[in-house]
Amino acid sequence: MIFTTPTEYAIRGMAELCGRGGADRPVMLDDLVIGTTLPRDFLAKVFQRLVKSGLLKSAKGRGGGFMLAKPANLISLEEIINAIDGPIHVDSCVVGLAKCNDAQPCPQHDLYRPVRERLKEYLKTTTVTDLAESLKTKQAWVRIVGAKTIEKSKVTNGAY
Amino acid sequence: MIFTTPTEYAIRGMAELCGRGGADRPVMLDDLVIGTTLPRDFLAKVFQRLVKSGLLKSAKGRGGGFMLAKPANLISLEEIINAIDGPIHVDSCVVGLAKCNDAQPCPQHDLYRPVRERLKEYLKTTTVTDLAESLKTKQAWVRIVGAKTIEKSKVTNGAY
DNA sequence: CGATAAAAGGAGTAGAATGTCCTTTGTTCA
DNA sequence: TGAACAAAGGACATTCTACTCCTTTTATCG
Repeated sequence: MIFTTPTEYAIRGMAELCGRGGADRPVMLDDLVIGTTLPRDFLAKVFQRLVKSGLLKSAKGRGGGFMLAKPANLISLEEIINAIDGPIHVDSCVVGLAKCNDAQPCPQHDLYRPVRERLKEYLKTTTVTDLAESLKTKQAWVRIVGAKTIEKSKVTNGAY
Repeated sequence: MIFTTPTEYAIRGMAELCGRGGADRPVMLDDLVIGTTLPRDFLAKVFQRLVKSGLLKSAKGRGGGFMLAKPANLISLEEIINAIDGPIHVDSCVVGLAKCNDAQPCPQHDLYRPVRERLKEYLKTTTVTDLAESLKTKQAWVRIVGAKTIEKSKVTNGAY
């Protein structure tokens, strides 16, 4: 995994939220996590940060919950990552050779640049809309193939 | 960082080893870590695994140390990563949507494929030779620019 | 042989990451 | 107004990561 666990939850949570109508109306956390493996209370913390970052809006009390702060197609993966991990993360060099950055490049830095640029572009252009769509397609697929294959696929858990 | 810390140390350690003659003769850990920030004892554990994986050879006793088990230009980043983190790591989906792999793709998986392929190619084609070269170039550069700028660059620590 | 040298391996530690629980705050509805 | 409801926030528990230290094994040299 490229991101931290909180960021992964943020991404999955946003996707679920959008898929469950969170673009239009508040969705409760208790509803959001049904049928997922998302840890409710931990996700609550993550969502708090997304609220503070302006990607989500929250409403307390009856009829409350979380909803997207702007249209799903205007929220990119990059924004979600920045909100949780901070912007440094993606820019960091794969190789991990110390004391090397854009201002003070090393050859590896330049070799890795095309990879990094492509990754950044992907993160910039992929939006919550895309994620929700992916989720929907996959859920349909899972429904067709059935539970046995899924159980079997758990062997490759971690390799998504 | 894309890798785990042990893998980062493995990569840096291999680069240092190669740069200090480890392609031709054994180099002691105590010598290897001089002038680096590599944690000696922890790196020892990491190197043990590289020995077991067949990327390094070790020799005990006087005149002992570690050396590359094969020519530096035949040891790729991919092999080092596989030796420490295991092969699953790079294949894992950026997005972290559960239950999705090459056999059971989801749309995101396909969108991310070009990025992943490029990354894999980079990891396959970059060798310890390249790393050692990078290290040498950077060290020369550091010598020219001097200590003050390096101190300053610590602000961006983590963003290499 | 024995002294020294170096990696191998086991065991333990500190701190961070992850996850849970409980109380507080604010909102809505009857 | 007050009862229920849902997020906010604090405090805690647990697990994992990143080290460190110490002993053991193996090799070399005098």
